[in-house]
Amino acid sequence: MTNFLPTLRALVRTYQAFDNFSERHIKSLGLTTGQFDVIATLGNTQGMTCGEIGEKTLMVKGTLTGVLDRLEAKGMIVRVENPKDKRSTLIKLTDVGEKTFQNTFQPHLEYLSQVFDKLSAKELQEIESQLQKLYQLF
Amino acid sequence: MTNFLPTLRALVRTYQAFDNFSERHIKSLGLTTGQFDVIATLGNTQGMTCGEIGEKTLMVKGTLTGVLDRLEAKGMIVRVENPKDKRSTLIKLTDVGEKTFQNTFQPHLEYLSQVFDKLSAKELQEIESQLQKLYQLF
DNA sequence: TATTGTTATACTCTATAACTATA
DNA sequence: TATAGTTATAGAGTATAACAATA
Repeated sequence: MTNFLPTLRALVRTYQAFDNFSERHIKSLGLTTGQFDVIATLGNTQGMTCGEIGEKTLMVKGTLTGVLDRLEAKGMIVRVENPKDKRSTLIKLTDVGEKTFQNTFQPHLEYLSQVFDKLSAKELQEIESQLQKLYQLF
Repeated sequence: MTNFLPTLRALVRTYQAFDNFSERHIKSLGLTTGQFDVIATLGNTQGMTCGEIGEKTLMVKGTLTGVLDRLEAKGMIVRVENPKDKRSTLIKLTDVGEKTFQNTFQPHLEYLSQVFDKLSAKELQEIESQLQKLYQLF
């Protein structure tokens, strides 16, 4: 058993530092992580079914229903009947939701870029390729 | 703004893959992540105050009280008065808790090593150093 | 006055399973 | 029979603030 603990700790604490940094900003925008993920997923699309959103955001359907309820209560999404399959529902951003997307997604990327822009394209590429190597093991 | 999204996605999905893999095992051992973290933190120590545990596990004190309550209910920890400071409490593993530590910590490392052992020491070192680079930015 | 840990409150996510309405 | 989404339930972490005991 090689000593993988330092690598493991580096992964965990790097992710946590990122998550912390990212979440603080998202909350300041008035959204939870789950809500932001849904808004970001729906942005620039014509709408999606719950199943599709669940796949992208890795939320199970029970959780997603709750997140969608809260977004609907805020007037950011609507549920409309899916003409192709009456069992399913299409989720779309409302104008308010669209505005929220514009006001959060791009600013959030810019917020994150404060950090990532300290690295060169080459460095980013190296980090990515090392992470890929690790990812592929799981 | 350089395109850091691929690097970001690699970080997030690698961590999620790890977390998923790790948590599945911890749950199969009958613990939540928070409970396991506390047990792992207390293992091989003479006990710690809540404050110290909170620092190591990154839990806020309100959360920690709940986690400790559940571990106490399982008979895995005890709260004893701290002779050095009567405001604070020392948390210690009971025999049951010690046994749980033995039965989970090492096995969990071995479970994780299934994955990490596919990499050479040099590869692990490279991944770690790239993660460090990223970590330092936050 | 400041700190330690508990309590209380309210929210969100998770997991699971049962349920409905369609397919 | 199978699938899409909702509902119900129970559990756990999060954040915040108020509080008692002690420093």
